[in-house]
Amino acid sequence: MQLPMKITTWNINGVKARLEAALAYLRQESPDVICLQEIKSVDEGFPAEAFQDLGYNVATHGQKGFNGVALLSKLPLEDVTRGLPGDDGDLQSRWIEALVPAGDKMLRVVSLYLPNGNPIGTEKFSYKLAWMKRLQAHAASLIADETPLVMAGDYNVIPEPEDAKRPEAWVHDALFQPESRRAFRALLNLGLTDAIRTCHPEKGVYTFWDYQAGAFQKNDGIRIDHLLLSGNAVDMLRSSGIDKFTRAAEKPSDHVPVWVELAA
DNA sequence: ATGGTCGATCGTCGA
Repeated sequence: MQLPMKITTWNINGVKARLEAALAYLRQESPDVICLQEIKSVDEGFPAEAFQDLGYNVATHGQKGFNGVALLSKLPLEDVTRGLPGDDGDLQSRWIEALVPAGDKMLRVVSLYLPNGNPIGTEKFSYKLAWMKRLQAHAASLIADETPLVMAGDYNVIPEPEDAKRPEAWVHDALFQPESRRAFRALLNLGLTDAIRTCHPEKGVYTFWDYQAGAFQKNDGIRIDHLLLSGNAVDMLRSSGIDKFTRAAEKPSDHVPVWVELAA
C-alpha cells in the first residue's frame, strides 16, 4: 500500500453544479480515493472525463434528478457492485462498492448515501429504517469477508447530541430519532469504528451546515458524514480530518469533505 | 420571523 493512502467522502450536492469546486479540491488535496454522494446525475451525464484527466478511474451509480453515488480512484476499481443488496425493488441509487488494490493489500471502499427519512411518521422514515436494516446485514457480510473495509458516505444520522451545535433543534428530525441512532449504533456494534469520532473526540466537529439562516457563519452544524472502518482497517488508520474550508468557498456544497489516511 | 436556501428542472419536490 502507498504510504499513506487518503480516502475522502464528500456529498457534493449535484456534480454539475459542483464540477469546478470538485476539480479544484482534487487538484489541491489529491486524495487517492474519493467517494461522492448526491451526484444528481444519470451515469451518462456524469463528467467522467474531467476526473479522468486528473488521473482518476471513475465508477458511478446514478439516477435522474436525485441521489446518485460515485467512486473515483487513482488506483484501479475492481469488482464494482451497484445497489445495496436486500431489496430488488429498491430503485434508488445510494450504494456503490469496489475493491481497490493498494500495493500488496486489497481494500474494499463503499460510497453510500443513506436516506434522509424526513418527515418522520411517513413512508420516507420507514424506508430509511428498512435501508439501515439492509445496511446492517450487508455490512456484517463484508466484515466477515475480512477484506479491510472503509464504508464512507452521508449517513444522514447524527449519532450523539455532541454531534450537533443545537441538538434540541433536531429532536423531531429523522436524522436524530432514537431509531436512527440505534440503527447507527448497531453498525458500530458489528465492530465498525467511526474514524472521525476516534481521532477527533472533541465537541464542535461538524460536516454539514444548512444553506439557510446563516448556519455556517454561526457554526450551526451537524456531523452526519462518516467513515466506518472494519477492525483490520482501523489497524491501518493514521489520521483523519474534515476539510471545512470548502464550505466557505464560492458556490459550496452544504456538506464538506471528510477523510482518513491509512498506511500498511 | 407568518420567511429564510439550494439543485434539478421548468412547477415542484427533495434536502
